[in-house]
Amino acid sequence: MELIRIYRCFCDETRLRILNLLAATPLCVCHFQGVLREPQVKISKHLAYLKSKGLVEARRHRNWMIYGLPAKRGAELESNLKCLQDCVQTHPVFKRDLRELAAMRSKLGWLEEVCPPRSRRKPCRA
Amino acid sequence: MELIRIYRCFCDETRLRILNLLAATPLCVCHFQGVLREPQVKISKHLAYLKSKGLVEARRHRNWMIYGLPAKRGAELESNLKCLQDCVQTHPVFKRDLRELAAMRSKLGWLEEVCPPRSRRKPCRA
DNA sequence: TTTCTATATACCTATATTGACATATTCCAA
DNA sequence: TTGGAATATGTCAATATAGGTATATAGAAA
Repeated sequence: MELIRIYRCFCDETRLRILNLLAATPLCVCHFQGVLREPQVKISKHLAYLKSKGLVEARRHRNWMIYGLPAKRGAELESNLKCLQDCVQTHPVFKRDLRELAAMRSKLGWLEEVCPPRSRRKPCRA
Repeated sequence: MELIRIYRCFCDETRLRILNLLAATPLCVCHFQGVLREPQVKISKHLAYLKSKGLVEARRHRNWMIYGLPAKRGAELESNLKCLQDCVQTHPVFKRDLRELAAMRSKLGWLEEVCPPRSRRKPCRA
């Protein structure tokens, strides 16, 4: 059942933090590392989990893997993402993550090219 | 984190079916057995799990344990229960459960006394 | 008391999840 | 073609989950 798959994805804090960030914009793994301050392998595995369950999509851009919420989402995923957004508004952790993300965005100044070419920036992980 | 506890409770089909029924009315274990057609031990364990996570409350009425959603629920639980309700509207399983419940209610004719005294009825499980 | 009904718990097994460490892969640049 | 950067995967250990069988408990009835 689709719902169960969604809730299984939702029942880990790292994954919730990832989804919270992805609700704002697609991101590459190094961004998650910077914002969440968790080891690369942990983030990578949770992303793989989310992808295997259809909660995120990934595309490669040069060296980077860009993860994002699926372009077309079922009604159930949509509702639950919205609900998650509501619930998360007041949580310090999630708010901090979004602030960190905003800071990193303005520092690196990227737009739809989530990870700009290496020649124009420091590595994401700083 | 409260949210995680909620989603862990939500990521099992039997528990979702239980919560769906409880959104309609408090119930005793034998009702779940009748509606869900799952073995008593399975239901009892899932109820114990839900109770340990604060998603349901229980009180004893004579021989029966009456389970219900908590009287006062946090905003997160409230939102997610509502979201669950929305998502579940269209699922055959959940709809069937509610129909079965309605049938059982009219057959047994109980009101706030979820399980009426034995002298006035057949056992819940039939 | 003894018995019955409703429910809970112990114990076991199988499987899933999570995190850590080490290693592999992919792409790019020199 | 070699090296480095970004990301993924394999293996392992610890823990959690889920279902089954058998048994225990609590309350009501006989």
